[in-house]
This record gives sequence, structure tokens and C-alpha cells, in this order.
Amino acid sequence: MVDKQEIVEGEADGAAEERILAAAHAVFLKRGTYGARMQEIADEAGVNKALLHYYFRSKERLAEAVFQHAIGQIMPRVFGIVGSDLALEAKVHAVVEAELEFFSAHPYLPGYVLAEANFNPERIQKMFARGGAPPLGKLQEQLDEAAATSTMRPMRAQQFLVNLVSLLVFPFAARPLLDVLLGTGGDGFRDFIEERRGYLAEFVLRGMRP
Amino acid sequence: MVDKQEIVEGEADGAAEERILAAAHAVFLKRGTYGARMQEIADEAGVNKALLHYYFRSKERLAEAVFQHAIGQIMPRVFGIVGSDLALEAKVHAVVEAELEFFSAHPYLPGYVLAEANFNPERIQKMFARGGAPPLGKLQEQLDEAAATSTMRPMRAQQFLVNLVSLLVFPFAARPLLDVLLGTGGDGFRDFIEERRGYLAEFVLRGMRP
DNA sequence: GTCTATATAGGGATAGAC
DNA sequence: GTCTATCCCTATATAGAC
Repeated sequence: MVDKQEIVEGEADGAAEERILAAAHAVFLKRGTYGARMQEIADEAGVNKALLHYYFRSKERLAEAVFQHAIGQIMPRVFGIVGSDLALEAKVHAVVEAELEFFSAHPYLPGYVLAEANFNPERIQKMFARGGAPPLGKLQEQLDEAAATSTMRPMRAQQFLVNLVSLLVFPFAARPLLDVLLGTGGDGFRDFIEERRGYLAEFVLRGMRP
Repeated sequence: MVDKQEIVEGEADGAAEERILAAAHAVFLKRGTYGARMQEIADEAGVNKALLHYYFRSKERLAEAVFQHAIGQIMPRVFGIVGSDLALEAKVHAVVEAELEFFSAHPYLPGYVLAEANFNPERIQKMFARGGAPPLGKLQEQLDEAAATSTMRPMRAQQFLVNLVSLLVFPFAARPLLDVLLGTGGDGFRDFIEERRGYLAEFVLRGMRP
């Protein structure tokens, strides 16, 4: 967007705009769009509040940039696998691996995206006006073929994908609740997720067998 | 809490405190705790802003009341079934029925609770300080027995419950996204959920078979 | 491009009449 | 118990110096 400067700034490294975006990402994910404060973002970026408005006109614009960035990290990952030429079984395994690894590294993302989608549905509709739909054609073909040969029960691609994603995303989105209700605080949660990594793919595939 | 008055108020029926709580429920669920405005709640309840502070001292207290109420609607329902003497298969079917029916009637609840849990984890810990954990003892016994007789694969009750709840809750929590990505806008979503009602229980049970 | 200082509004909370 | 009027702080946003 803007040429990086060679001069090193006072606080952290990197151009100011990027530092602001990174800081905004962190704060919005932690507090939510409405709970986030421009001051906190400025502090985290090591710049002044006014500079946020210089690069991004308003909090709303900044929020849009962060949300779009977040979506861009999640969706293509899964859509790429789902639309690929991999066999059905391989797709399931690949999605499980990709999602669990990614969300383990970005645990706040699921909760943030879901909250944002619920409290700001206009933004969703605006962003996905055209394009961005998952490539379900190939997947449906595979499901139909498996059903025709009685390898699997018939199922719509939408249902299939939602089942898979539900099992992967929900535990992260509900983590604060699970920590308390199941006692998975601290690294207990990591163990809990590792356990899932070991069986979830086969669990889903068995669920579709005749 | 407070004796109901026999006199009918100007706006809606019911005592003011209850109307306020109902209005707060509606607004908090729609906008989230930070996005909610006391003014909007007052309007929806047909009373003045000051009255909210008369009954509930602050927005924070009101938010706590609403959240507790929301949790109280969700948890006991499932915990009752899970801790009952029903057979394992019957429990799965019962939870599917209960949850899908309840969330269909209260579609905003899942998104609200998850958002609140993520952006206000202190409130969770405060509320579930003691008690409120799901009764997993009985369930684990059933799972162990099924595993011993090779009826099902061995599984921890925590994993079992999270799988079930994930498949039921996630679609509602992600509804705004699904509406756009899968094109389930309007009553398409209701059809989507009805389809799940027909197969989810067996899907989960098959996933656990050897 | 980055800062300090300030304008402006919005919203939670309270005082006090009825 | 319920209202009107108001306080006051906080947070976004802008003006203007450097």
C-alpha cells in the first residue's frame, strides 16, 4: 500500500501502517469491534491515536480491514482443499489437519469472526456481495459418486462441509466455556485438541458410511 | 424479586422490571453487550432510561442478569438429558431434538453466548465459580461399557459431548455466514436445519461404531 | 508522516420532581 | 415507581504544528 521506510521508528519495527494493522488485529480479536478502543490499538502499535485516522479514516474502516484480513486467512485455506482434486477421504484428513493447526496458532479468530458475523451482519453481506462462495461442485460430485457405489450415504455438500467445520471450529469458539465446564484450562485445552486431531477425520467418514 | 403491580402500565403488559429484562434480553442478544445501548433497551421496554438504573444498578449488572438467564435456558436442558438414565443412543437422539428445537426458537442465543464468553471471560469464571459442570459420570460409564462390549469405540465423555454440541450449535452461531456462503437465506436455513434433524443423531452414533 | 491539543458527541449514570 | 433534566466521562475524530 505504502512504500516502507528505511528509517527505524521508535517502538517496534516495520512500517507504521503495518504495525497499526497488526495491533488492530490483536485488539479487535481480543475485545471485539465494539469493545476495542482506538487508544489501545495506538498504544500497542507504538504510535499516536491520530495516526490511526491518518491511515484508516475511521474505526469502522479499520474494523473492515481487520475483518477482511481475518476472513482471508480462514476461508481460502479450506476452500482450496475442498475444491481440489484430492479424494474425499484425503480432503477430510487435510481439512482437519489444516484447521486444527491454524486455529491452534490463532485461537481468538473463530470467536471473533462469529461474533462479528452476528453483531454486524451487514458487513458480511457487503463483503461477500459477489464471490467468496465455497467451491462445492467437485465435492458434490464425489459425494454423489460415493453414494452411487454405496461407499457412503447420500449427503449434500453443504451438510458435509458444515459438519466438518462445526467439529473443528466450535471448540475454539467456545473455548472459554469449555475451559470452565470441562476443566480444560491452560494446556489441558491443547491436549483436548490433540486428541481430536487423532480421530476426528475417521469419525466423520464413519458417520457417512452406509 | 418485586411484587407485581395490578395496575396496567402505558406500553406493554407485565411489571416494569420484567419488561426491562425482556427488552434487555432482546437488545443484548442482537447487538452484543458492548454494542447494546441503554436507550434502546428503555425504548423497547416502553420505559425511561432512568428506570433501568432503578431496577438494575448499572449496565454491567443488567448484562450479568441477561447472560445468566441465557445460560440458564441452555445448559440445564442438555445436562438433564446427559445425566439421565436414558440409554446412550436415546440420549443422542434426545439432545439433537431438544437443541434443534430450542435454537430454532432462539436463533440469536448461540452467537450471543459465544461472543460474551470470548470477550468477557471473567464473567464466565465468576458465574461458574462452583457448580454448573455437566454431569459426565453416568455418561462416561455408558461409554466405557459400550467400549468393553465392542459396541462403540472408546471415547472420553468430554469429546463425545463436544462433538454432539458442536454439530448442533455451530450452524446457529455461524448463521449469518452460512446464509451468505451457502445461500441459506430466509427459510432456506430452516430447511437446512430440518435436514440435519433427520440424520445427525445416527451420524454421530455411526461415527463411534468400531 | 507523526505528533499535541482540542472539538464534539454519545452514552452511562444521577438528582430531584411528581 | 416513574418521569425529566442534567452531569460528566469517555471515545472518536479533526486541526494544526513540526
